[in-house]
Amino acid sequence: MSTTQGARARARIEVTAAIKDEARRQLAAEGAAKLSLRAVARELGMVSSALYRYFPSRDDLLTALIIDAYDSVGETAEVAHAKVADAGPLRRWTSVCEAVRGWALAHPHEYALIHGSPVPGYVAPETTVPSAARVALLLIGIARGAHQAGMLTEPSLPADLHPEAERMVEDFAGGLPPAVAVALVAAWAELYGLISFELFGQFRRVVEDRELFFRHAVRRLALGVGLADV
Amino acid sequence: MSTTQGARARARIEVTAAIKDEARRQLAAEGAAKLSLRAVARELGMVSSALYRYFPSRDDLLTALIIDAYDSVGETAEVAHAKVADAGPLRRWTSVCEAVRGWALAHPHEYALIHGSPVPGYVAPETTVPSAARVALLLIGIARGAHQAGMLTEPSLPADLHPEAERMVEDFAGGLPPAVAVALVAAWAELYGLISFELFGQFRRVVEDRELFFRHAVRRLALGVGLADV
DNA sequence: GTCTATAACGAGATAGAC
DNA sequence: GTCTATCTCGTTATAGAC
Repeated sequence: MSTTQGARARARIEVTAAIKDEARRQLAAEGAAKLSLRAVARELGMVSSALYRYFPSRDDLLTALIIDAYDSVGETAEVAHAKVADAGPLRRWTSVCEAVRGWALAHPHEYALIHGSPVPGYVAPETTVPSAARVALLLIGIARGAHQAGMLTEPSLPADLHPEAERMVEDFAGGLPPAVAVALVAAWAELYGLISFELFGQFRRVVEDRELFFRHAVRRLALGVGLADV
Repeated sequence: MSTTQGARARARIEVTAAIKDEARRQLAAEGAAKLSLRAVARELGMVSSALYRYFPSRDDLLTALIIDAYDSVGETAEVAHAKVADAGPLRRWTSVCEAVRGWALAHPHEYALIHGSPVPGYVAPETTVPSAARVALLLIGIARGAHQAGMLTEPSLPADLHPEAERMVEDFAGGLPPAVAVALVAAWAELYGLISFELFGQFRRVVEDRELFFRHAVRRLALGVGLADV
């Protein structure tokens, strides 16, 4: 009986994975806007109504793909960070950023899903937030570590941004100076600007040696946040 | 005879504009991936084959929309820049950046068309390049002006990036120090990272006072390029 | 020459009866 | 779960109005 349940559970996991794999293939071929439960079912030799036992709607399938993508890049970044956990803040920062870029280049369609245009008619539910935050939390952790080690020189902050900065510290950047929280959020967004421009073709005829350029750019981002140059 | 030609030409311009307007409406509603010539024709009370007199293919219609979007944001930025042409480099930089952000917030779907995920199966032709470059040329011009006025402090540049930097100067940043060219390209990409994150919802529960945050962030971008703080 | 309309193609999606 | 009848799409050929 427990064997039966185990087998059933295993089958369910396998079918769920097969559905997501096929959906990812269609994501690459047609884009998120055209993702259709029917087409996924057809490709898997199932009937469309059978899919609803695994995903209650197309949007739920999309949400699962989005969470998977965030978790995939998040884990890639965490692994890269763990490998240089003993190094200085700047080295750890660069490792995380390069891991994110590497993941994006290897998974362009999943990157487009989470950092490209919104899918018309789809709104991401709150359940995506924890996965979406993983890379950002890594960057915050690096800054916090540098701060505690006295290796962080606080950037300047205009007076009118103080309330916003205090709120950021309170909400998600506890233990950091307010000016660093603001600089960190900006650097976080700017990092994805660099990656998106490379991935979406904006660097054509503009940047040739993209790896070198990126390494230099994220290093400057780190310096802007206040990470010491060691 | 010239009257007839004038009327024909005028009608052609009007119909072309109506097609693009309707296509833009569909862009907003369904996304670029689902833009359909037939739907545009139907909405305009035309027959689909008639559209081919104005656009030889669906991709050509898309290209026209992309060029229009680039020109729209480019002109907005140029007008904003002209209004502060006498101000210092930092003020001009901020004006251009804020104009781009304002345009993006006012035209989110057109922004997504040019800076969001690539449209599956579509490759932008070279004809989009001049329009796409307008904002970047504005930023280059500001840096050049600052440099000539002695108001630009050169950022640092690692030795291994020198060849790339020299190439950039040669290709599109003539008259600028190589280190500035590299910093400028990075800042240009990072600017769009800030705008995309705001527009695509990544700043939810992260940045509240977005206008203030943005102003501060682009100011820091300018300082990173080397523009003097006046 | 310039335009629009009709009809058709091959491919694919979709709704509903069974 | 299957099948079919009816939609959609981009695109082309053709014929006729202005």
